Amino acid sequence: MKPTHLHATEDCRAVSEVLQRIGDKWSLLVVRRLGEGPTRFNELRHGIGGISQKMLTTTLRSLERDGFVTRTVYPTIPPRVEYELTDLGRELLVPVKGLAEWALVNIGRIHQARAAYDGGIGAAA
Amino acid sequence: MKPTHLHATEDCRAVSEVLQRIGDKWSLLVVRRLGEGPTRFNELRHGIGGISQKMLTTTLRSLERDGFVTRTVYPTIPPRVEYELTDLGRELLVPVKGLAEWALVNIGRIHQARAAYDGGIGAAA
DNA sequence: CGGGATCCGTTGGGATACTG
DNA sequence: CAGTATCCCAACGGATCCCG
Repeated sequence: MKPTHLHATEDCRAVSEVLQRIGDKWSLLVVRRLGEGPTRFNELRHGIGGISQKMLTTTLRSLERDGFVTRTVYPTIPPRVEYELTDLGRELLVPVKGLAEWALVNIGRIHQARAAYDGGIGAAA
Repeated sequence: MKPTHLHATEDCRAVSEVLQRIGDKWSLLVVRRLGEGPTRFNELRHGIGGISQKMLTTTLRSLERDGFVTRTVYPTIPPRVEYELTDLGRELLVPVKGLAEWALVNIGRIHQARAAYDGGIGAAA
């Protein structure tokens, strides 16, 4: 399969769909953290920092629904729930890391462009 | 620079920031279309399809602000405005294409997982 | 401990009307 | 043609309370 073209609009919709899925506020942070191994709920919560319980639950449910993570409940007292990446989740990390490297290298350029743009707006007034 | 670790939380925030930026509903579609060459406003509008005028303007302004596209106004009657990718914008397309390929290959798996999850919910009731 | 339910402010995004 | 301005609704996301 040669991706020589991959220019069709429908294709791009699929990409856009995936991007919006993992491009929300927390998914990527959660996936990255889970990349280090199985993790419990509050472990995730504190490991990420700044995420509310509701959003962590929502994010995990979505990731589970899309087959990126598994949820394992140990019916002990108190309950213990562990989240872990599936194969799909781990595979996702590969292209994401490519984008991650790019982002790290170029985030400065983006911020510069942004500052220049905002400054230009002010100067124009 | 060996990206051996790239595991710091701050790093991931940068990635998350870029991802949310291009992960919105239209940015990627616009960038992809602009990858084919300089394009006028309504040309983009019809070429993408489904995007409102407001969102196209908003998306283009954001992309311009972040240095991904340039906006060129030809002061003719009627006015003619062309949008074009910057070097930064073209470079962005590289890692994005990696993710794009992954998405195209695996979107089916995601949809399957989703259907299975939703079905399981219903069956559990 | 790991959530579910609810309330509420913020943001995203579409439709429409108007302008240079 | 290429926007801007406005309205309005839906989704996102945080805070809080409650429950097994």
